[in-house]
Amino acid sequence: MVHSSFLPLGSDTLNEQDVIAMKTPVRSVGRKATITKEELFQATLNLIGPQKSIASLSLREIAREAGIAPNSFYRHFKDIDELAIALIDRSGLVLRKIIREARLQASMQHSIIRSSVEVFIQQLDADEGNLSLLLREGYTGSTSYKAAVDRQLNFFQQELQEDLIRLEQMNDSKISHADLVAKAITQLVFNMGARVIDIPSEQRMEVAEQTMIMIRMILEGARHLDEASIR
Amino acid sequence: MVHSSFLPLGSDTLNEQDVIAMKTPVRSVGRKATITKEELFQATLNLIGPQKSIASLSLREIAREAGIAPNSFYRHFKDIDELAIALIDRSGLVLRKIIREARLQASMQHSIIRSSVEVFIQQLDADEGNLSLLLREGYTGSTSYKAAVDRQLNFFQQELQEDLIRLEQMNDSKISHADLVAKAITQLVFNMGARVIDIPSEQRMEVAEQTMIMIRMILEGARHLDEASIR
DNA sequence: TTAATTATTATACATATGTATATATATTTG
DNA sequence: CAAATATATATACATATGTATAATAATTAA
Repeated sequence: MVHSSFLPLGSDTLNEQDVIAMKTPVRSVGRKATITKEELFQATLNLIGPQKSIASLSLREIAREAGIAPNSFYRHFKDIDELAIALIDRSGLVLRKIIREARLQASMQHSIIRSSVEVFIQQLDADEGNLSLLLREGYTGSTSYKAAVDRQLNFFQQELQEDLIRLEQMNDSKISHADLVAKAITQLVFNMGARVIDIPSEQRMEVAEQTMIMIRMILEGARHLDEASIR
Repeated sequence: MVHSSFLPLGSDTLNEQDVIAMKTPVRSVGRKATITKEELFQATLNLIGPQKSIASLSLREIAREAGIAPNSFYRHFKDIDELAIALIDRSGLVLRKIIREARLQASMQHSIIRSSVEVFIQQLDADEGNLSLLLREGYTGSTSYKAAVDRQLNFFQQELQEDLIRLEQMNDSKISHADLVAKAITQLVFNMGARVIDIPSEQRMEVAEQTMIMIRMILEGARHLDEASIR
């Protein structure tokens, strides 16, 4: 059973989606529910895995895992799709927390790549369920699933881009196409994450090392691209 | 309704998996079946799409689409998983055909990147179903699905690596980590493919251009990486 | 053409699903 | 504490699924 240490992120960074995902305990009138949305999230996370996507889950299955009657589900979500999207957004929070941690661990300039990748993998272990969900559902599921995941990837990419620009300025070098560099790195890191989920921890680090070399290639390439395109 | 122009590839490149996927019309004794495996493949391809993965299909659904009784399915496949894997392998053939076309179109040295990417996208249009299947099922589904997709990605990566080495030798330059370069490019191209499936054709070319720049970054970076890691 | 063989279909059934309706239970408000 | 109210459950039902068994139809071989 996986349980995620819950994350009190600064609400300044939360957008509308995040609020939806977190305002569960808030209830204006009536009584406090004995079943929380969080419990349904957890039940869902327990059920899905590398083998099972959200789309393959049934309402009754989730209710069973959560220990509630099937119909109680409706008090919290219209259907599974609604739960899925809320869960994806919730996972986005986890992701951004990772980025923040990576940024803290990487106060030094050049190690930002290494620490980003390493923290990414390390978090994959600690908080499975959440992150793997995000990585997986981006490629399957309904259009709205993909859109939800895409939203989260864009956060990652955007913050990375800002970091890159800041880093290069400090370094007195300049990269061309900072947006594409950020995009490429994001794709590679997430791809790594998706592949790394299934394999044992020992082999993960090897994949991580490879990814870091790839990222270094992209950065180095971006620095030399102007000259290269001229000649 | 999608129908793929069928591909008589040289059997020299076919492995065991491919043979399984293609030997449908062969029947040693008895009568010619009125239902072919190919028809079941087609029915499946008709049903799945950006929204629906193989895992979400039911046996009866496929039988209905193929216009046969549910039980007739069993004459050809043990279950849906067996069909799925055969279908993935079959899609691998389509993929390798694309690579071969790209190689033909790219007799010139430097345009190999451009033509590879362009042909990839172009084929995505002509032969949807097949390729999108391959791109999608790599991230969801059972372990065996992923393994089947991985097999196909490795073909791509391997042939690309050989091309890269040959190309660099002709160019008198040398890249380090040719394997990682091939791997990174493969990841980026397939990622592009997965994202490009849903969007309209006009926007595809823009994504393609971006991907080509990313690839150029990697190549350029790989050339400079030795010096970079020294300083 | 007829017999043998094999693929396809019909029928059936146990099981699982989503959800409507009615009932019971817990919490809050008065 | 009691009434009000929101929430959780029980029961029920129409529908869909995978698959077993028996019957039918089509093709091949004689």
